[in-house]
Amino acid sequence: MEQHRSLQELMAVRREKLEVLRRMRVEVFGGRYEVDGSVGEVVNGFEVGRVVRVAGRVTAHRDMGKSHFLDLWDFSGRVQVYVNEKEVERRLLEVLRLVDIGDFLGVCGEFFLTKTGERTIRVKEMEFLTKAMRPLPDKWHGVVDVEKRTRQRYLDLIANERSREIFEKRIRIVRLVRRFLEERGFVEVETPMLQIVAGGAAATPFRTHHNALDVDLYLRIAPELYLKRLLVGGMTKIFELNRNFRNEGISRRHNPEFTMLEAYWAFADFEKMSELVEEMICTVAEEVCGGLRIEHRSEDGEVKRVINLERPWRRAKYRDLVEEAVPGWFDLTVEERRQKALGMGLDLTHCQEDYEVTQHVFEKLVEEKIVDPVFVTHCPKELIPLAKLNKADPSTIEVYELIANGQEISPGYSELNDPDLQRKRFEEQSGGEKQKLDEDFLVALEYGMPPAGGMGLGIDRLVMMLTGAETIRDVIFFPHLRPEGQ
RNA sequence: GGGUUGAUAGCUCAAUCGGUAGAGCAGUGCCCUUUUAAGGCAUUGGUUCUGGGUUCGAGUCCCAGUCAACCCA
Repeated sequence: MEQHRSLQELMAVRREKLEVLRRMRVEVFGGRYEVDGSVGEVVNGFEVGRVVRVAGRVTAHRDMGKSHFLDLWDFSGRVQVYVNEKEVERRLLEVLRLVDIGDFLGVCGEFFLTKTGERTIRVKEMEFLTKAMRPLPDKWHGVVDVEKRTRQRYLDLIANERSREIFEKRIRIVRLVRRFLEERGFVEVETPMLQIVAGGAAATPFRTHHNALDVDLYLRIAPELYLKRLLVGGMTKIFELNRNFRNEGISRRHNPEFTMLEAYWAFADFEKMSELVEEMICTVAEEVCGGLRIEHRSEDGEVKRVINLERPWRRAKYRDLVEEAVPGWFDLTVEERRQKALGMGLDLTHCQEDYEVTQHVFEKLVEEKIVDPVFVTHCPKELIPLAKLNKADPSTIEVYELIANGQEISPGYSELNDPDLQRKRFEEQSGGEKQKLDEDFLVALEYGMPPAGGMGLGIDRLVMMLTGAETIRDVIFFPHLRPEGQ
């Protein structure tokens, strides 16, 4: 990469300017600079004649000979600054000649309106704050290359407005989710990321080792079993919003580390949790998207999908949805179901059990086709060992699976708190395999965990739904890519 | 893991049948006192992802590899 001569030449030009600036005793990589706020804040406080101090990256330089217009930019916005040769000291002009696009400047001056009505700062003083040694991407086309946009996210953020908007929304969504729960009396807690037994979900964990204790540890695949211990400990409304890790494939919807909200509410049940999540998502959507009709647009601005979040959201039984997609499905024998699924072109190589075949049909023919949110209830008990059985139909469990935008967004359970039944369900799930049980968790249950509702919410997927991002890597600052080989 | 497609200047993209690798922006020099994708004139810049092969000649064809995207598992 460093061998490209033309890049080296561009960098050499900047390095030379750096040397000239140093000879002029300019502190090129400056320090503290008092500003009146971010660029966006300062420009929003516009008032003709007001003297302001602001700092930012130079993203454009329109040189008119005796007058110059520069754009100063940061994540919050851009502001135009104006330098008139007659109005400033010669030294400032000498420094200005050495400013490249990409450099950081601090300026002080008075606000005025240009002929075309643009709010502009008439520069009196200017301070060099940082020189960019490398050229920035094209000011108009930005960075398009997907690989570059993720490996060098900072360039993507500088160059691409759409990307900035998505991450701005993500930041607001996370803040609003926290605020929503806190306003309802939930407290945020932190539980181990390094776990002796990776429990709370069925997934392959990342493995690591603690040297001092000489024990193998796993990065958590879910915080569930620790949060429940806190219910045992007397906490009644808790949540954790942080990263989970799963050592599995990377896809449009999967990143090895992803952000998950889990909340537990003592003496509630899955239905109460479904109402909570429904209200939470609507509250967030109204604030972030300005309404409950979420429009997903393609690059050229065309609406390609609308998600309607108007309440109440549909609630439907798992069995009915499968039956809707494949009439007569449950009248077939186990073998007939397998044949039928194969006949529909589904790959069943990873489906051993009958319920897995049905689940595969559910994922492909129901889940992926759902756009507006649906709470799927009465799921088969084999899918989730941590939820209470349905009293009226013990082959199903007291859960909801919230599906929207073609993917699972949030599960919620009436949490199983019978320690003997919990042990049995764990053992059934491991299916004879020597999967380790979290015995400490079972001990905690034996001390008594209050009945409770619990829910999870995939934050990355929520952000995808509310921003219309097509892939998870567009909503994670630094998604995982294979390192570039050398 | 399998299939398909892609990788050309700092960035965004061209290059017809295998025949001198080009443009815009950025950069450099000059002109210009309200521009905003500023403008005008001139100009620099290339290991065409890497390594082999075919050929008089390869960005283009073949083989292997790297990375990525999409689809499938």
